[in-house]
Amino acid sequence: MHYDAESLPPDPFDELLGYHLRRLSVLVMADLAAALAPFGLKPAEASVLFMIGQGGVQTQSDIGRALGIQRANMAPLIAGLIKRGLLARERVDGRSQALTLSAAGFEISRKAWAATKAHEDRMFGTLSDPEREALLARVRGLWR
Amino acid sequence: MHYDAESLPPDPFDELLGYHLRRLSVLVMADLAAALAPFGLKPAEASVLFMIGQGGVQTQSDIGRALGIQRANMAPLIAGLIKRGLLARERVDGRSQALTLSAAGFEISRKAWAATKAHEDRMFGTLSDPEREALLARVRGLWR
DNA sequence: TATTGTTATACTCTATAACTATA
DNA sequence: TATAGTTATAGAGTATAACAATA
Repeated sequence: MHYDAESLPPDPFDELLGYHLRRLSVLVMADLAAALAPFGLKPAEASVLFMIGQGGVQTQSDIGRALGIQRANMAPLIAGLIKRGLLARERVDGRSQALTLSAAGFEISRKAWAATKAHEDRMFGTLSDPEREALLARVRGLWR
Repeated sequence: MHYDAESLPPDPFDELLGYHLRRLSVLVMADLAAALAPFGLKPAEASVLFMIGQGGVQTQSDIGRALGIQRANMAPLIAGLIKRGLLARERVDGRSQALTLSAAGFEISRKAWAATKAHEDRMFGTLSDPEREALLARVRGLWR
């Protein structure tokens, strides 16, 4: 067929920030998943452990809201971590329970945190500290 | 249980660039999907149209490699676009066929491109042009 | 031998709806 | 009425394996 090339740029993806964000995110997630696999943790599970490790009274609904995970998907995730002895529940009221790390859960979250930091250095270590900090602030600001 | 809070930072996610990249990417993809839905296109389908619109001889394997989509998943994607009359095949050799945009495919990809650009402005318009360009270059460089 | 295109299939992640128990 | 937690389920998106046809 015939068409005028004016309407689409010669390399459309070069100007699409969303496209490059996605490609980078996929790459980063794959590396993170591999970094956490030795501990039997998926990224979402590690995130939950990190969240609970912050301390304070947090129900699984609170955590789901903070991490963008729906209640329906939190249920089996939390149940799995409890079954593995990494989390425990503490009664808040009749319908809510605060989640706390067990000793084993604390230990594994420490190791997972170290692995996550190493992963981040692997992914972003080519940037200088100020560049990395600026990128973090920018990306954080764009969604939050 | 009891533990020393030293080993995990008070707000662990504040320093995790990968986490914020993912949250932003999810947000951006959702907005893009909504922006393309009126044309009956998913982001991956629009990407394929943009790719073909660049011109040059491109097989579906070429496009899959460039976009990070596996051959097995390209097959039904391309078949759908052909069935809708947006793409046509041209023989290259016995096992490869170059993909070209039909007139309808060109028209819809023009509209999808305009919608994509509007979407990008919606997502990233709060940044100044130099900031946006710097972010694009940085993110692109980190995965490519 | 390697590559293209295809089919079938499985797995993960995410979304929706409905239900209970409680506030 | 609204919320917490659960269950079941459906839909994307993506991954692997195998195959025929061709290079």
